[in-house]
Amino acid sequence: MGRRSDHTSEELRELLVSCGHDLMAERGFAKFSAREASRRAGYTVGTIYNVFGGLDSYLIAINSRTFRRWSDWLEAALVNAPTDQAGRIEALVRAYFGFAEAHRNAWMAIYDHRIDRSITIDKDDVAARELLTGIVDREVASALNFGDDVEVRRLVRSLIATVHGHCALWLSGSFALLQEEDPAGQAVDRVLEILTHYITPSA
Amino acid sequence: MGRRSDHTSEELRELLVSCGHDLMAERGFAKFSAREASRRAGYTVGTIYNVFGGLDSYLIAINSRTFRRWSDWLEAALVNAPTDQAGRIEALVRAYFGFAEAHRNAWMAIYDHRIDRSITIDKDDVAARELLTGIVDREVASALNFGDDVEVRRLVRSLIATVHGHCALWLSGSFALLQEEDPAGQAVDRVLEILTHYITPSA
DNA sequence: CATAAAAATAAACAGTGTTCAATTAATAAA
DNA sequence: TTTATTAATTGAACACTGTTTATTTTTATG
Repeated sequence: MGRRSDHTSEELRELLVSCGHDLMAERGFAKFSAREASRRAGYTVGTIYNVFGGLDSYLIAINSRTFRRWSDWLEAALVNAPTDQAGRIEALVRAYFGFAEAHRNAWMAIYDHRIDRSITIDKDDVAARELLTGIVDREVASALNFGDDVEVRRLVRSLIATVHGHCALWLSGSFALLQEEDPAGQAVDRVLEILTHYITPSA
Repeated sequence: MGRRSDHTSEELRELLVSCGHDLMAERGFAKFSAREASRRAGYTVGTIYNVFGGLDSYLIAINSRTFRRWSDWLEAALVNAPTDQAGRIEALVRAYFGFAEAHRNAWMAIYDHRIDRSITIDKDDVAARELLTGIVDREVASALNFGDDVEVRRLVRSLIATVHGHCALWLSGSFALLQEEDPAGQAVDRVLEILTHYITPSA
């Protein structure tokens, strides 16, 4: 075959990412196969290399989809969150965990895929990742009665790392959190403990 | 060939773990190959399956070696640590990071290897992992003027998760900590902030 | 020495990522 | 409309994996 009219270039990209994402969700990163993903899309592996240029870019695109869904999930959870500051932060952290648990394989794949510093990441893919940190920036700045300044952003990244650590060790079934029943609760407690050191009275 | 007299069963095990660990350190988990590891040891893949029973057990053995070296590294760092509580905790956290940075690939392999809950982990391998948490248990209990009770142990695992999150995101070059210059310092700050909520005056 | 047991291998299998020449389909030109 | 051109898709090849199994080789035992 050659150029086919059943999919535009945009549709094909979407189709491949969709099939790849589904495969990642059901198999996990270690057992993911680009060959199998393309097979499911009705194409051969070569097409992935044509469309994405290489396996890394394909995986990045798949993970970007996960990032966007994650952000959507957080925003959806915040709609029904309590209005007090601590309650809202707790809702945010629990939603962070909730998404990861509901999409284990896809979520872990984000961190399983190690990207060589040499390769440059697409603008859209960077944006998908910044969407997530942006939400936390906004919420934490609001909880602290602070503007979105550089100090808050630095703290936020550290808080994300804090929550990430709990979530990652939990889902990977690591030694450290094996007997912990409520890792999300622990993460919430730690985050709130940290935040007490930065809270300023509301104006 | 058959049973060879150049290595006892114990020596062979050690040799394979040693070569595997070296290979892991230089290639990282994604590019690790059991075939190559056995080749370097002067044997064929089958031998790994004979000695360890399967790839998972081999990888666990390799990671256990990393755990033991990590514990040694921490103990060594604590020898020269300040004697004040905060200083000692800071030394511990920085040593945690220091080992991970100095042995990136081996350190990350610990978390890259996902172990199915169905397989049972050897007693020695569990011990290697508990060595590490034991050190932190001891240090935190001491810093809090607490005995090594169940509440401290729970908090310690959460603190480990906190530090782990910073370390993992940093070494994986993740979006969240890309522009952070001193992730270890951030982890130290968070841990100390958390600990202020648990400190009781010394007797 | 002969034999049984254990250890190591070689070979086979099914799969992988990656590259590239060949083929096919759509488009533009004649 | 027919032809030439260009772009998309494939298929085949390559060098690897992990895993299993029958076979060989070595050692120790009777």
